[in-house]
Amino acid sequence: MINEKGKSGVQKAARIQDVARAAGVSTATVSRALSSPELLSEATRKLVLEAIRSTGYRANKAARTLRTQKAGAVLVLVPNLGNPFFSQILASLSDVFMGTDYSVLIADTEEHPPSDRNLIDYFRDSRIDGMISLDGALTLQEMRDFHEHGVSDRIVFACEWVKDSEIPSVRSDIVLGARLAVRHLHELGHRKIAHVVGPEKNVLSQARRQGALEEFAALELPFEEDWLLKGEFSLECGRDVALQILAMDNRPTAVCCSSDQVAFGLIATLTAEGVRVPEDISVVGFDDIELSEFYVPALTTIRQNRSALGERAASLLMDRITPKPIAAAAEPLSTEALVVVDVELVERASTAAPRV
Amino acid sequence: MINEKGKSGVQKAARIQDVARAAGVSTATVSRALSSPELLSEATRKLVLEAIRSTGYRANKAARTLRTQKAGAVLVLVPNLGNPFFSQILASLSDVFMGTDYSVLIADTEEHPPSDRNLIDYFRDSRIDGMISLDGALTLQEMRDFHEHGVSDRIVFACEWVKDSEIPSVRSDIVLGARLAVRHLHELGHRKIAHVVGPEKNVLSQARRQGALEEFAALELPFEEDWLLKGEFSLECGRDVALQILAMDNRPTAVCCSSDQVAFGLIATLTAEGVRVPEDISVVGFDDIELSEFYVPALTTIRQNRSALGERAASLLMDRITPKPIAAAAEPLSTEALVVVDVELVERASTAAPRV
DNA sequence: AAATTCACTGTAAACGATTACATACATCAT
DNA sequence: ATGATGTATGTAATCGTTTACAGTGAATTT
Repeated sequence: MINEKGKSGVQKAARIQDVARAAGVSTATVSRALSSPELLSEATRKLVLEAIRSTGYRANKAARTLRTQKAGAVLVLVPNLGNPFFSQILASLSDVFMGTDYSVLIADTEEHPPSDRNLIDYFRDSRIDGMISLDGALTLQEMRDFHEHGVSDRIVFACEWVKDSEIPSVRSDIVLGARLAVRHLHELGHRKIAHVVGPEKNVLSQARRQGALEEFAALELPFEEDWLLKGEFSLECGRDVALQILAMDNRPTAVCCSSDQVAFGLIATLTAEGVRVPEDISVVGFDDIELSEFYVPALTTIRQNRSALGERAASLLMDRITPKPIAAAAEPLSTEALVVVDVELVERASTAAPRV
Repeated sequence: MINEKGKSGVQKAARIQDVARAAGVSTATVSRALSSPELLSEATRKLVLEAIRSTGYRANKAARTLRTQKAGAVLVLVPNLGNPFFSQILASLSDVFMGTDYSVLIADTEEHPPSDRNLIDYFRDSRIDGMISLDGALTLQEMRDFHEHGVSDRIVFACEWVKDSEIPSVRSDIVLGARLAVRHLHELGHRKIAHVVGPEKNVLSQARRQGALEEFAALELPFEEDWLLKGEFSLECGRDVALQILAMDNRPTAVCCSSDQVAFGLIATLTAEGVRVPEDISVVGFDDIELSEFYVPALTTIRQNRSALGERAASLLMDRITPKPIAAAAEPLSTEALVVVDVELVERASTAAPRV
């Protein structure tokens, strides 16, 4: 019988003491049966395991955390949960941790900036063992806090990152992505190429801008400052950019966007105003979220390998926060501090040769 | 000085004992300064608060959880984190909990079905105090487990729900939504209306089907069994449905979809095959995710009030799991077990009168 | 003046695990 | 037979809080 439930109330959960009694051993032995079974004799181990089964015992996580000083949880910091790109990364992260002993906590930094929430406290009150930040907008103060409290080796960045920080990060080859986009448009015959970049201080914006400039230089295309449009990563930004472009005397024939969302906003607005994509203007996105394939027109975009980003980030973090056997303890932390994931151009229907 | 950090190592975090010593009081007093300050004299309270500040003390959550038997965390069960509809609900949920003492844990049921993961264990090992499930596909066994372990009053459903369960739920008025969609198309002059419903066992599918039938009956439209298309909620499903429709001899002039995603997949595929939306076929979505406004054509859809769903679910759960003053303890649990959130038709460009 | 009440504060026992250390017994070499 | 070594288990301290209970003066009542 698994449960000896009385008809009236809910029985209390079995504690390690109950299991010990049931098996006729000490609590130490029960604990060992779970954490280091190789220490026990075959017979005792079986006995204990059976007692665990029959009592329905489950180790209390709070007690374990208190004693071992390991929280068994990680925090994922997401700039905007509503954004499909991030939520899909989160999905991939959560998938990896599912198979482990770590729970996944989330915090959305959209409404409350990270500083609101004293990230460091998550570590200090032993709620988490590590953190993956998809948000590169952490303040210097926070970075300093992490350092001072000795948790900076329990953090990794994914997708975004903080410049000049030695905290490891997993990221797409953004510069290459930007170059591929420009190159593609150039090959189609475009010479008047606009660029939508995100917020000035965002590392991704900078990397993309750099990539674009590099490729312009390589192609010996003059770079038109007017066609560098500032915005961010949202649908609304795409709409605003469309309006700016529509108002131009000298319109570009193609636009590279900072995200697929921007591309959608852009295309929707252009189309509504009678400008056809790709016939009148070609548009390239960035990210390749699931929907891009099913947009009208299907979006040509730079694919970020979301599952790779998630998986690499998760394993990188776990590597760093799971206790090593003593032999390895002295070794330096994880090999690489920078993991760059490949991007690729996905050609679909939103780009075409410019009209002559 | 906040921290007395030595140059070499990381100082240990201050414990309550350290604060007590610094303030010259007992640990009980420190604890009270935080949890029930009204018990302390003005002077002592100030003293302790200052000591807390100067030591940088933060209460250890594991210890507190162990002692109080409250985890200070809730679990959100999401059917598919990559789906913008769910992730946006999650965003709204996380937003509400942000202001509280609860952390938010997530689990994606996409890859690992809930049964994989012994949900009940989250409760039993005191990792969580409550759960919000966006997934209505819980097994009977799980529901029974919840009951037997006395946690069924610490769970609420949002969006989806389990039929014939007395666990409270927050949901949109799905039946009405389905009726609004049909009514809208009927008013435009459509008589040949197809319906894409989700999986047969999904409660939402059933509710939508019911709504559609009700409205057909009210409008005295004959219901064509051929035009009830089975699928689920994904982009791919939309594509498949499009192919089915294209293969029909007697094509419907309008389609109600089970989600916006399905509508996108449908429209993209129809368009690619030269069938125009809305000129040849009108399409209505369901959900009104952010992107729908920026699709081409902008999607006519049934709006679910995502933030309301999230907020109501979060407060419903918190009501039930936060300890009441003794007076209220005997009262029955939260008033309503079923919160229905309004839906509304959002007319955009994917629907039009059928061609004559 | 003694008894009672009140407003604070302290003492110490939980909460439920893990694990350093001690112990017991069997095995083996000397 | 003795000591050494190893294997398997038990004892009890510990992690860092909260809180029931007890205590202490001062204020108030009788």
